[in-house]
Amino acid sequence: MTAPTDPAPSAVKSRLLDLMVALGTAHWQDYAATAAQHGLTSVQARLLAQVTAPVPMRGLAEQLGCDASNVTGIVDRLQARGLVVRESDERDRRVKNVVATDEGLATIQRIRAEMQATHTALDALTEDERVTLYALLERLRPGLENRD
Amino acid sequence: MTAPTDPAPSAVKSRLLDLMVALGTAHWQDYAATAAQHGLTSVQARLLAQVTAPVPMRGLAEQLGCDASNVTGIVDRLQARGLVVRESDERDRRVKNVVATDEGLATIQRIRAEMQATHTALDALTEDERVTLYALLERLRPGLENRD
DNA sequence: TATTGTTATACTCTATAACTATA
DNA sequence: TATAGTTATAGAGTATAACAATA
Repeated sequence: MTAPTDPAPSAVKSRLLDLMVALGTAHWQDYAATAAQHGLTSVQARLLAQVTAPVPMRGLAEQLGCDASNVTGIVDRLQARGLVVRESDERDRRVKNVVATDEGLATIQRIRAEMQATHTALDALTEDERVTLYALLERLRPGLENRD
Repeated sequence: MTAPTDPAPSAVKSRLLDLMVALGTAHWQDYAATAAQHGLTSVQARLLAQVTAPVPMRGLAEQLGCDASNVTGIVDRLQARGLVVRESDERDRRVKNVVATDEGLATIQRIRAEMQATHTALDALTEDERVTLYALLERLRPGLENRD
């Protein structure tokens, strides 16, 4: 679509793929380690980051890419620690909306600020380079996020 | 270090961080989903990708960033499926080296080739853009991979 | 009937601690 | 004594299947 079909796949593309896997793993470990400093698993942190506004359990399952039955336990544990609350939906009484408490919101922000490895990595670039990187990554987004 | 300390953190850096979290998650899900098509968990796939040459159990634990006791089970399951084998080290009989079988090697290559979302995303860039992206990501690597 | 959330079950990953066999 | 690998254990994430309440 973007170029005449290449019989031999681009060497750059191949190496870029490896680099993305490596950096993706490192970045993910930074995320998990930072969340762990707050006693959270990476999935708990991800869910918490998605409930700055109320979200139904079902919606959380989609956003997390897991089965709805798992969300029950994850929310249970976050709720037991006072980081989120369940609210019954008034228009559809089957639905329960999850929303972060003030402490939950504060925790999300701290985790974001304390991802040391990621911050250090980004500090290695100039502001202009960050702008360039941002633009390139934004172009990757549609292909990467369209999941079946 | 790279610039006079910024009292207000760069807005670009902040948005870049969010974008990296989003893309990192999407990319990771692509990896996990592709591995799942071969009946492997993401950790099993990662381990498999690291044993193209023999690696001691202990070394695998470090590379995976988990406790050594976990590696036993992961290798057990891969070995039961004929994807890796354990080899006793001749110089130090305490050590067991893990190495992929031919089927294991083929599986790694297939997973790499079948990461559809990632390939689609990279196809959205021109070759020149890929070169630029590669150079920028390579600069992120040192900060991101230096973990304590 | 279909959907939302939950429960029950089984498997995998995870860390901690204790064990064995080597060094 | 120190190290490599294993085992035992407990907690968490995961999918599947079945269920109650509601639409």
